[in-house]
Amino acid sequence: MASRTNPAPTAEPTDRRQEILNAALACAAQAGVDAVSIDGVRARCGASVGSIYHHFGSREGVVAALFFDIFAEQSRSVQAQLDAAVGVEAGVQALVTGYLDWVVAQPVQARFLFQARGPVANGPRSAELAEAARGRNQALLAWFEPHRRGGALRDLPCELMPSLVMGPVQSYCRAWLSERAGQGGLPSPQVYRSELAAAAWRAVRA
Amino acid sequence: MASRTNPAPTAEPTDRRQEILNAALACAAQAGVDAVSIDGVRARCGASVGSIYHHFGSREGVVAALFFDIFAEQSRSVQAQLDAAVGVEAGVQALVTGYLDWVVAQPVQARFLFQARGPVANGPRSAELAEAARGRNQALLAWFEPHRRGGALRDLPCELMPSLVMGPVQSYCRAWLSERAGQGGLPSPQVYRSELAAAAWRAVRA
Amino acid sequence: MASRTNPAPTAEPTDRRQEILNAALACAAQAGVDAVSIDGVRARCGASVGSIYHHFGSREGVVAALFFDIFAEQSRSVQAQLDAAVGVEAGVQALVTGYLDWVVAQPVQARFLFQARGPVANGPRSAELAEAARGRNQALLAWFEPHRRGGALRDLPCELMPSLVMGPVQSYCRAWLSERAGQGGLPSPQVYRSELAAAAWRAVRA
Amino acid sequence: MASRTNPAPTAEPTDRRQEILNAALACAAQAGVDAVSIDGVRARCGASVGSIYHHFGSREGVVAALFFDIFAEQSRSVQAQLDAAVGVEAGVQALVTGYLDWVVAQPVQARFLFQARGPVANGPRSAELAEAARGRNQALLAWFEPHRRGGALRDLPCELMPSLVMGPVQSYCRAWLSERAGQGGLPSPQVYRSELAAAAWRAVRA
DNA sequence: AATGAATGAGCCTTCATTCAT
DNA sequence: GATGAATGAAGGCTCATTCAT
Repeated sequence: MASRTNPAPTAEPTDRRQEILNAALACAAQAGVDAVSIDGVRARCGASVGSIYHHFGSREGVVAALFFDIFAEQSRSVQAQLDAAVGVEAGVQALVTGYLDWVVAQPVQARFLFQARGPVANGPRSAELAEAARGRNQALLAWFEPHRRGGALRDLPCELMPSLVMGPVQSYCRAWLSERAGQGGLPSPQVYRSELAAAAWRAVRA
Repeated sequence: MASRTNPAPTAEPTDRRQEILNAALACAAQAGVDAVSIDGVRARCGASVGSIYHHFGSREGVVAALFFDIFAEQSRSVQAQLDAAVGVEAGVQALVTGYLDWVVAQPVQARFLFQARGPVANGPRSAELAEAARGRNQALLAWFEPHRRGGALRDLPCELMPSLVMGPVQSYCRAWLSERAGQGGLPSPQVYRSELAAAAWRAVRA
Repeated sequence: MASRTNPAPTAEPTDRRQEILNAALACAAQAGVDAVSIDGVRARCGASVGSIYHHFGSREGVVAALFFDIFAEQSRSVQAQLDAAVGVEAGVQALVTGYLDWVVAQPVQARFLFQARGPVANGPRSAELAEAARGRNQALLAWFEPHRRGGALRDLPCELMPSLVMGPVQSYCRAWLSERAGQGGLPSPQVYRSELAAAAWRAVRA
Repeated sequence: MASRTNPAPTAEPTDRRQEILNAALACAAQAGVDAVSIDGVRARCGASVGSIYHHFGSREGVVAALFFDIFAEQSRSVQAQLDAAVGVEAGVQALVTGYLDWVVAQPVQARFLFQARGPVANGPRSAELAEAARGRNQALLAWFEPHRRGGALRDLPCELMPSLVMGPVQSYCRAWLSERAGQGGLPSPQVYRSELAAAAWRAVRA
């Protein structure tokens, strides 16, 4: 929708689309996904109501676009660690630490992903979300498959794998993120980085 | 707020309070927690706007009351299986299967619990929620403690225990519940009941 | 919805419902039915947005309620002249003059009826409108029937009767009303009162 | 505004102007004149927003242009039957049947004419509309004049003539058109073609 | 002639909440 | 305990229109 080739040498380098998404994320960070309102977004970036609708079609469209952008970025981040890993054990651990490191590095985005999944899943782009999630799981399983066949991994139902590997780390990260600037809250996931990685390996090794 | 010792001289045995909560749950089941509105509730049960406010004080009050009711019921359900378990391993597995069985038996309530946690945690009863969650975790840890000291359990940080034990089953149940009456969806958690229980044990045994 | 028994001895005797309808008519008179907006109505009577919705459910609801009120009043007005008429010829003429007199006496309402019919007919109360229109036609035909059988009226298809009797007077009144405070406009229908009445009789007499 | 002598070196033979008007008519046919929006038109034909403004200047301009086009076409159609008629009676009847035949042949356009008259009459081209209407009436009266002077026609006020002659057929056609693809609706005007023509003659003959 | 991004006023509607009865 | 009329802030969305390219 919006294309711009090297637009201004001075100030506004980012295009409207991205400005709007940034503003939406800022709204969500402050008061939750439900607080992402057209007017709130409009107030943060300079965009007009009409411009937001021109680019995203609806409030839902803004949230969904942001969700998919962040989702993809997170996937890339995890994939990078996975690609760098050598061996089964390191691979399994990379999935955990790749996820954990990204959450710690981008807590705002991570919180948004948790919060926005429901709304997106129930919205008009639910099929797209299902497809993206399926794709990610397939990639994970495809990576596992040779090792499982080679006997390095326990023979578990493939529907269970994601939950067994990622369940604990997601559970902990979710709890950590859900605390509002906690004083007496949970320690950073970084503290348990190796424990969580090790637990994932124990869960699936032969 | 509402107590009734003389249940009604005439017909209706159920009290208003419960009718309202039932209606609220029905609203949430249909379109998510955010769709629980005073007017939506009013339309489902016969209660008037004023009556709802009389009993619960606010919309948030309705959601929170429902949340705590369900939360307590779920805790009771899990506790019952835990109480019946003999030995460490059986105990750990009871936590998983107790949770899993309740989710399968009460999927509507389970979905509500997932959805409403955020709103309740950010509302005026957040302290109460934190306390309830802490209490449940403490109970779990207290149950574990003697076995850990006895060497039957791995020496893990206690902040991690809940995620290691319950993370996978919660992850799977959440995924299962989030599918809207799926045709090609995930199998019932029951299918993986013993796998999930066994995995929990592997995660924490010495 | 709104009941009020002898509320105030001094000023506001009319209830909210009627105040809202009056305001809506005033809006329509000034700038057409399409200009009946919730906010315009709210500004004219003191009612709040919520109050309007409480009574009428939607903007469409306000317009429809006003339409049906005026429609009924017009029917009553015509019926009164018809009841007073003696003989076939006088009856046919009473239909025309009854209508014409009402239009001249209530031009604002008459204009509204012309303008709002389309929207109401395409809205959710279209069935009700069809029924009301059918009822009025049936009443007219039922009144004609004995005279037609008695040979005083030409044997015409009953679907055509309303158009033959009322078509000309409606056509003229519509043209007259559609002129905005005309200087060089059409003369008042009153000028052609007897001509139009006579024409109606010529159109259907045996 | 748009003239084209060199219709296009490549493919598309129809010009933009007409495509836009066709799209506008389609919008109106589906949901009424008020539903003719720039964006709706844009979505139907391929034209861009700017292109529509280039050709018609405003939304009102599109509606008005379409109205005058159709109005002129209808006039031509009626005039053709009138020209072919021989004698007073045939002439009067030709006015009715010419109108009726056109409505039946072009119901979509006819409905648009009924719906759009108000908006156009209140818009910036109202004078033009008044002139067109006056012109048509003058033509009709001019055609009548010699016959009236010759005593073949009743001596009626000329303001009344259009309503007396065309009122019934317009009334019936309007009612017929306003039914949405009716199942139990009114019969086609064709069914009463000769009745309506005869009635018009009875209304004005000496 | 054409394009489409941007604008912002204006609209309808929902909703939590209050309060007199 | 219960009722429902009234309130008004807030939100989503449509739409005609402008303008730089």
